[in-house]
Amino acid sequence: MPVKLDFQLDFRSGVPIYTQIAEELRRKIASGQLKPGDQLPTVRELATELRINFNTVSRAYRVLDEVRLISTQTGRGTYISEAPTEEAILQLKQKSLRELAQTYLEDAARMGFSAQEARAEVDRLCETGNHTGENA
Amino acid sequence: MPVKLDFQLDFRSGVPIYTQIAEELRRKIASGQLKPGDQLPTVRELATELRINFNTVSRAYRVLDEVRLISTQTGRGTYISEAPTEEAILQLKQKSLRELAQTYLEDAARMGFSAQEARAEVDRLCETGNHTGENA
DNA sequence: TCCCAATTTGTATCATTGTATCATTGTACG
DNA sequence: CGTACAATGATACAATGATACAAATTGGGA
Repeated sequence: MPVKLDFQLDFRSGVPIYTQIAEELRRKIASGQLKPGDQLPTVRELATELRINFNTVSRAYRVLDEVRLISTQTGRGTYISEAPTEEAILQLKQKSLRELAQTYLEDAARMGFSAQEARAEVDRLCETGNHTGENA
Repeated sequence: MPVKLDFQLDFRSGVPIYTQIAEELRRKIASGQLKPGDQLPTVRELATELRINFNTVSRAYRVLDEVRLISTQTGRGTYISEAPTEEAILQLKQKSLRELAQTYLEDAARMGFSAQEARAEVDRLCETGNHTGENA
């Protein structure tokens, strides 16, 4: 069940509502009132409570999602992010580029591709610039 | 008994969960880790393991069922299709190789390497013939 | 062996949740 | 005034979840 968020908006301050919401959540996360894994109210719930449009809440959530403080997932809800995802990055960093490349060639080989084919595929991707992961 | 499928979901990637599951299965089929006749976990088993709703697994299975890669039958279970056409396999493999290469470049990028550096490393390995996997 | 009820398995339908797109409002600036 | 822009709202939509259902299997008991 989502955590309870009670805070007030100041409609006259000139500070955008979505900013006020984002800042308030930031404070609660920083202070530990909100912990990793906690589920935030749905955009509609919080919007109703604050008597605003749920798109405004959605925008506030998006701001925090972009800096990885929370994680929003369509159909699932919004959650405080788990402790820094540095772990995965650390694991990656512990591997050398050589090992990474080796693993790639091995995986390709398991699928029946020759090293040359695997190499050609990397070439192709490098040239089309399709490696930047803009699908994420 | 159903085969064991162990893989991770990325809830933050923006890629729908059902797509992630379908793609992962595609890879395993392409690489031969899953063979014709193999029984996949039931929608509920896999859903429990991945901590998602079984309808999401069902949707992933449906995607693959529609292209005849697997066969789902109410009351019986889900199985890898017998003898998919060579053409289908070829397409699968091409797609999988591209994804594999893309993942490699992305991982390398996260480690701070440019696409060109990653490409060069593959070239080096190809030339020294060090890709045969003696490092395990 | 046969029957039937319980169980297991996937499916259909709808509710829930966040997102994308565009319209509306308000305000600053010329 | 009128334009331009940001903030907010309305609406339609995609992904996921909850629930009830249908089809196949299973296992006793007659």
